Amino acid sequence: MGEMVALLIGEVAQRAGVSAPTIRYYEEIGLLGKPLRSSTGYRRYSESSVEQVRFIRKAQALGFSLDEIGEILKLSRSGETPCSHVRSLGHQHLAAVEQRIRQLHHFRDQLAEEVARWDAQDTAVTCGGLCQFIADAEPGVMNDGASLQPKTSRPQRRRRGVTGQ
Amino acid sequence: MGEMVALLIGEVAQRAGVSAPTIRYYEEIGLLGKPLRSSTGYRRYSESSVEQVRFIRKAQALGFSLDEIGEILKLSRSGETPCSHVRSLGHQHLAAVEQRIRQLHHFRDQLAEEVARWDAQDTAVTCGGLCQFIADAEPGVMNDGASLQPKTSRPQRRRRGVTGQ
DNA sequence: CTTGACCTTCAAGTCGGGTTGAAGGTGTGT
DNA sequence: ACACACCTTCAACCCGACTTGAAGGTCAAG
Repeated sequence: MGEMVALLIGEVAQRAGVSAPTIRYYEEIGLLGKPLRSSTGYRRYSESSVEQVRFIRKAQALGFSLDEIGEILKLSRSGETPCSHVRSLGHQHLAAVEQRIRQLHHFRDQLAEEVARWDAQDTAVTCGGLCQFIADAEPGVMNDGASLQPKTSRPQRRRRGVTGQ
Repeated sequence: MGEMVALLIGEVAQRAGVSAPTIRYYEEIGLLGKPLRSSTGYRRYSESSVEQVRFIRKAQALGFSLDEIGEILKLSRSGETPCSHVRSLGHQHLAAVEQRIRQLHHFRDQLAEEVARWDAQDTAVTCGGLCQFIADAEPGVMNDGASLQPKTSRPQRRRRGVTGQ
């Protein structure tokens, strides 16, 4: 096997399947420790760094956010066993994914019903001032929180005349 | 019939279930036309404005982006019948949602398998330098594009000669 | 010596769909 | 007269996970 040939950031990036700026970004937010530097300032990585980046990508692929991955890594560095924490997070993610699937199923059923109704109608007849397809959509389609992109919360504010709490 | 009592923005917001800044935002990006103003500059809306905002929310709930809704509204204002366009978009969205459901199903199966394996193991034994749970995760879990957040693409770049290792 | 593919840092931009804040004017109930 | 909830504009900020750009230094090949 070869010498202790330290890897440049681009080589680590290539092996781990990410871009070089991504690795710097991971370092910046504390996911990766600061690597040794050559005399000219180049980052020098070992093979294990590649594994660490792959670890991050795997955890990401399992649905963990970078924040959560940071938690896990911090726990593991502090000597604690993060596995029980990871296990707990795993169950949480599983539940979240299953709920999301249920939401999407419901959403798909609603949308499929609407689209089927659209297909069954005559275009020329149904187009009024706006598109009647959408205007007439079932109220049940709304407020299910299952659109393609996750939404940010939109808290309501009190109004004059409305006795809120 | 009732008076022509124009609505203030907050009343429209309340009736449509959005915030007042959201309505101004919709106006700003061209989803809503510019309303009449009172002598002191207040926006004055009609009941139909409430319907228009509800239309937007419905379309959003059906998975349309604000850009797409803008297209639909523009088409409808230009006298074209947007319905066939809407129908086409509806089918596209339906296909996208179904694909996403398939991805999530696959993802859930992988994750469930992992988590089940985690549960079957002894925590004290499996925790090495990092969390073995994630480090040992099945390669199949990765690269399925089914994580909770959608990812952006990451194009590869050519490298200088790959010398040694 | 020059080319140019690599590396460095820092800053800013991207995406969507808004929210939040400051500074100031308006309308109304008491 | 005063309080206070509403309205106005404009600009900046938020989320996550990066990407992109500028300006400059380094290294190996030709």
